[in-house]
Amino acid sequence: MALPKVGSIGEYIREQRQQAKISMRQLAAAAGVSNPYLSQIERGLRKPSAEILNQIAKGLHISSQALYVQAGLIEDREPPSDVITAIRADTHLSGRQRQVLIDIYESFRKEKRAEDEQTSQNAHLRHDSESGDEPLPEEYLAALEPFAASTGNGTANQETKEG
Amino acid sequence: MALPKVGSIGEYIREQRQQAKISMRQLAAAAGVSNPYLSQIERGLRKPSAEILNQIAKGLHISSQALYVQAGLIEDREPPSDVITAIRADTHLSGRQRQVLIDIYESFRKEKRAEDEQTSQNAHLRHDSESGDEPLPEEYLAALEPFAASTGNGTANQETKEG
DNA sequence: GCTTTGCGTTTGCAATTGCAAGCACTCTGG
DNA sequence: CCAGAGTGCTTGCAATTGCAAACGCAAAGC
Repeated sequence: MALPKVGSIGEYIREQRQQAKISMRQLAAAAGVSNPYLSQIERGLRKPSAEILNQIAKGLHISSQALYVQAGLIEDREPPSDVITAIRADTHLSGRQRQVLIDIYESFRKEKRAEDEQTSQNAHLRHDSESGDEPLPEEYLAALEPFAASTGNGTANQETKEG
Repeated sequence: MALPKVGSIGEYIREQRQQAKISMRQLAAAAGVSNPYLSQIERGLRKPSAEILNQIAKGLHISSQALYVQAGLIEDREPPSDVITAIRADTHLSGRQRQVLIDIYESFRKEKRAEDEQTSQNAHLRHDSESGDEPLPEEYLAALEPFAASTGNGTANQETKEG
């Protein structure tokens, strides 16, 4: 497992660089790395860190993600059409907020499913085993409290006694 | 301006790990890295390579992209409101649920922003053109009622971020 | 008490990254 | 033919990554 797909990332970089018709030293300067190192990267002799990769992407004016996917560092473009996936990918939320949001969403799904089964008899039997089946524990209610209170510090206790 | 906050990636990982209620050794095993190294990463003493970062993301069951963005390795030019798009596109939600979920999400965004700005004091609250500045009105709390299986005490405290 | 189990952390050490300096080659042009 | 400038490539070497082993600490278990 020495060189899994390191070669492909190097080939990809070289391809992009030649397509842009710039030399190694030019790209190296633009990316802020040394030319010999870039040479080794392009031939798969070195496995560049994410930081370097990101700078190279900038120097090539291509998407960092494209490079990461090529490097096998991102599975594949995860479809953001899914609500849970989108919530998980959102960096503007705290971990606690994320978890609360996901649980609320799943509770909504469950609630809606129950309603649908009451009105129409054929229901989708999508059984997600993502999280627990229980209703929201009280700690999430505590997290929701800032809605009712004033703006400002929503305070959430994360302590758990049960073990 | 190499990296705004290298430590933030470690804090983010630790946050996510504690959110998932797993130990360092568990996550380390799941991610295929050593526990001491994970410890150093979480405290910002080491700068993990993209490969390690990707494995940690897998071990945490979170999006690799989220982690890369936190690490400052991907520009955050991704549409930050993918969550809203996903919610709107979800056919398994009722219209009311959809609206509530979106409002909660936006409140979380606002809350988080306030928290982040509280740390750095020179911050103005600029009001969005989208919705008001108020927290969620009580009608949304009513919508959240199904969660209230057990009415817990409201005491909540922000997670400890002591060194 | 005192051993075990689990937690996060600290400590050397092999392996790797990433670079400065230099190498080999080709093309221009004097 | 020999400078000069362009290309990509090889070579030591400091700095860093990432890990195995060991540490200190707290909570059970005997």
